[in-house]
Amino acid sequence: MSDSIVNRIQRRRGDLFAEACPSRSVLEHVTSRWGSLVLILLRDGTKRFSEIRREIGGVSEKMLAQTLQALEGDGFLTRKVYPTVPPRVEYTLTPLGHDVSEHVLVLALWVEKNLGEVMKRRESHAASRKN
Amino acid sequence: MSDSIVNRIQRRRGDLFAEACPSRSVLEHVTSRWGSLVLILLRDGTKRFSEIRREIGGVSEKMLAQTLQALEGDGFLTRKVYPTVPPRVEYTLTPLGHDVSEHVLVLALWVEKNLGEVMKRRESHAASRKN
DNA sequence: CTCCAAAACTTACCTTTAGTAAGTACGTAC
DNA sequence: GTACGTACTTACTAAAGGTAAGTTTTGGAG
Repeated sequence: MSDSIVNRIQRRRGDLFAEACPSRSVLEHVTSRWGSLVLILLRDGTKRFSEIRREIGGVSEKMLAQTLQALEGDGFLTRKVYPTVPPRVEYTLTPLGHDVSEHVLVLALWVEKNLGEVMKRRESHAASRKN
Repeated sequence: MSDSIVNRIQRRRGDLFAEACPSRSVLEHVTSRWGSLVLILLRDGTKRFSEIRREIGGVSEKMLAQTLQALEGDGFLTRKVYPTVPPRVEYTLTPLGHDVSEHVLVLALWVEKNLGEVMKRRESHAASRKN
């Protein structure tokens, strides 16, 4: 059972250009609006729910919970609950999560660094549309 | 006017963790469901609308047009119209677009390569929730 | 000569997802 | 005893995404 047909299929590479390939949902989780920021943030180490919420400007509790569940489901992070009152839940990147987050970080840094350049082009593009 | 306050602010790095920072919309454009695939596809060279549509499984014309407009507006690609009948419109990466697309590609390749690993974890996570 | 196909969109409509705000449980501090 | 903090979930609304059909013009099939 450790080498079933299902296993072998799943070991095959994904193809993002194929409509039904599940790799698309994985990419969506890691590049989603809040998913990418969570992955980057957790590179600093374990953090609890409320910490993450405070550090990511503009996330709602609902979306953060949803995002964390998706990333946990894909095995990018682990969730540890301490049954105290008030509750305490800690999130930590797995090795797999640490691995993707590095690529997400590189992309994010590129965007931050090149924001000025992009904004210039946005303006000249908007201006050219007014003619 | 080439060094106004606005210019100087815009040359500053973006901050993705700040709620109102426009870098967020840039990252969203390049990592959007169809945006990332378009950027990767155009690394092969100039392509026309219908070619892109055919090569990306599942895009609708509406979403593709919208995606291309966003990427053009940010200066990641150029649009060239040939006023023939039927119309012919070609899309080409700019140097800036080629630059981001590289990072998007690395991330996409990681996801494709590690799909099997992620799917395994999805299943064991789903199983653990059933208890 | 008429009808259809093709390309790159746009528009109207419907569905799914995201966002907002309020609710919950429980113990501790004031 | 009233309010507070944590980590959520739920109900509702707003926004985004998806589907399907319409548009324009002309070369080619029949």
